Amino acid sequence: MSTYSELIAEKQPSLRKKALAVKVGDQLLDLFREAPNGETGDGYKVVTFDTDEGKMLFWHSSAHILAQAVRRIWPDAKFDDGPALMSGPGHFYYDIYLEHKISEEDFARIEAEVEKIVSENHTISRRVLAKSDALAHFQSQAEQFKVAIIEKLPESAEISLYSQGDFEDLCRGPHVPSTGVFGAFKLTAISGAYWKGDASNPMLQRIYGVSFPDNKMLKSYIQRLEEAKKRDHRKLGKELELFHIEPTTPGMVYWHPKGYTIYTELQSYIRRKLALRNYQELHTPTIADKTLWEKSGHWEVFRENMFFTESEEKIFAVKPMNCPCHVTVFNQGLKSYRDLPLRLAEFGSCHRNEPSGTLHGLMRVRAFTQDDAHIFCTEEQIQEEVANFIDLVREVYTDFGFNDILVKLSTRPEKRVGTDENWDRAEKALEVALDTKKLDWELNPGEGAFYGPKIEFSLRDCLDRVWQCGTIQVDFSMPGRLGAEYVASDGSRKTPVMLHRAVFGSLERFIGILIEEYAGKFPVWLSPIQVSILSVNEEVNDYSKEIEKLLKENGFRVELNISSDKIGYKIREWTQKKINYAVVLGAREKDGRELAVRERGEQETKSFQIQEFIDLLKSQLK
RNA sequence: GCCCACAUAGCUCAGUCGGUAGAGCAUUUCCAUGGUAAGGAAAAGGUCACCAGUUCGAUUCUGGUUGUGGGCUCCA
Repeated sequence: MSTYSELIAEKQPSLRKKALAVKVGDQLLDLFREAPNGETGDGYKVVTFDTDEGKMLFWHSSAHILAQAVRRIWPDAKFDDGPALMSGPGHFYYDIYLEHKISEEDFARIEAEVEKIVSENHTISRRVLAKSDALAHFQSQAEQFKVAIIEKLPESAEISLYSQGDFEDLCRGPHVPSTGVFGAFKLTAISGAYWKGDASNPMLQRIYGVSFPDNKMLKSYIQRLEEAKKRDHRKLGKELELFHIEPTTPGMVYWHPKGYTIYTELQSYIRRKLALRNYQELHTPTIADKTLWEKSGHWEVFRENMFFTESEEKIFAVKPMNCPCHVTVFNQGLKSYRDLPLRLAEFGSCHRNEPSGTLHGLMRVRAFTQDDAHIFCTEEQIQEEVANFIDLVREVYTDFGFNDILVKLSTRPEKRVGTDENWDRAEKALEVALDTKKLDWELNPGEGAFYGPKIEFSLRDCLDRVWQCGTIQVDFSMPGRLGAEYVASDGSRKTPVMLHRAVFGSLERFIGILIEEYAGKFPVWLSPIQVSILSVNEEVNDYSKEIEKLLKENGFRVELNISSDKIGYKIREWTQKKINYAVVLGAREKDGRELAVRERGEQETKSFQIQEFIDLLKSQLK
């Protein structure tokens, strides 16, 4: 019998130093585990930092070292959980209960202790206890969070504990072979985190960190992070004069002319898409009497997220959603089954009183405009409508170049309206549609809207944070609550099903994502300014103005720069504004009635006939 | 809302171990008319987020408020 560690030294000596664990079948095992007799080196795979699995393991072991350091400094620390992360403010964190409030000032001290533990190079070992023994062990140490974790495990579970020097922790494992493998270790953030993710529970302190086998990798990680932050939509929004948010209107956007150009272009774009799919656009009020929201269920379930105002002793709510208003329109005039599916669309301006701590640039705001629509249909029509919507979302997201779209099915939440039978049918309908369309999706239990389950289409920002954008939701409740009905083919009155759906989600969030996706370099059709005309000197001002007029007559967004600055300075400004094309005009161009055109990101200039350039621009419109 | 941090000129940031502040860029004016990432000079620009407290004196220290950033919870 020999350990995997010994086997690797013998069979794969080149991997001896890099090996973190082995993988046998689907199972990851510590290097010190015994290999079966007769193992030749073919029955396992060596896990190194080069794979995601290896990274996760490495980072998970890092969390243990962090805990060990914290325990050495503050012996009264109680530990909850310390997982590895593939994205977020660190590679791992540990949730800790501790009287001392940890702040960034403590990081140096903790890091120094980590460094000590690394240099002590403790071998990491494992022991297994029966559940009752493990419970007794952690109870005796008053590790109440660990006790809670163990209590949830099955009676027969073998509970493993890992130790390294003076520190032992409850852990499924496996772990790296020793504490000496960490070449670089850095704490990155501290925050509060509710125990078990429940806001009614006490708050633990969550320390985040990153770690690598060597320092070079840490440096390149920091560099990549800095690069990502250059794409931040809040930074670019300021630099490119797209929008701003005021202290007097937290979570509400002042769209500047350039940002609003993107906004209106997106509206035009989606209008064209919806018209082809037989949607009809409408517009409804922003505030409505409380009684409407009582009927819809919002008053009962969504009130804490709503803004209210009052007039003549009546309470009005600023709409957080458009659905009740759309049902109100549906209810005007008697509808027949022949009218269904009826698709009512609105760029609906919604306000939600989101908790202050959740606001985030354009991604999470209190006032936003949804590219909303409600499809009133029969139950038999749900499948086709959902399928068509999935096609639409894919078509649109492809147009913007998104290829990393997360699809989730969110099912009934605790706070909800409607019967369980209706929820069963609604959830089933979405599940069938997802599978029919062969989408890769994951289940998101308990995260549906209060009136129905939803499919969510989420996109990632520059730091890989996930934001829900598109959605479609099946609602068997609200039409009935608000008295919607239609005359069926047999003459009876029936309640329609309502599908709530949005492709962008909200224009604010979608533009936030777009800014980061494009790093501020918008395609021609979306660019606030598509062409900058740069004159070389005053001699060509007239020609420059003529070209400006010509391009504007052709519908393009053009900026004219005939200031007395030198051309090098104008080129620099043009570059920084990330405008698609620079048209440089001097005596040569004026004489030949040509354009010297430079494209964003290109170094060389190409000579164009005027019409030729107009055609080039036109070819890039949507 | 909760935890940690931050708030100085239009922007990006220095700075003051407590004696009311500085740079670069941008702005304005003047000179320069220059061919693809910054020509030169001058001027102007700040209740150091807001409100209290300590102090002879607070932008600096303390407390609170508001906003922002990173998380948690919650959401498009």
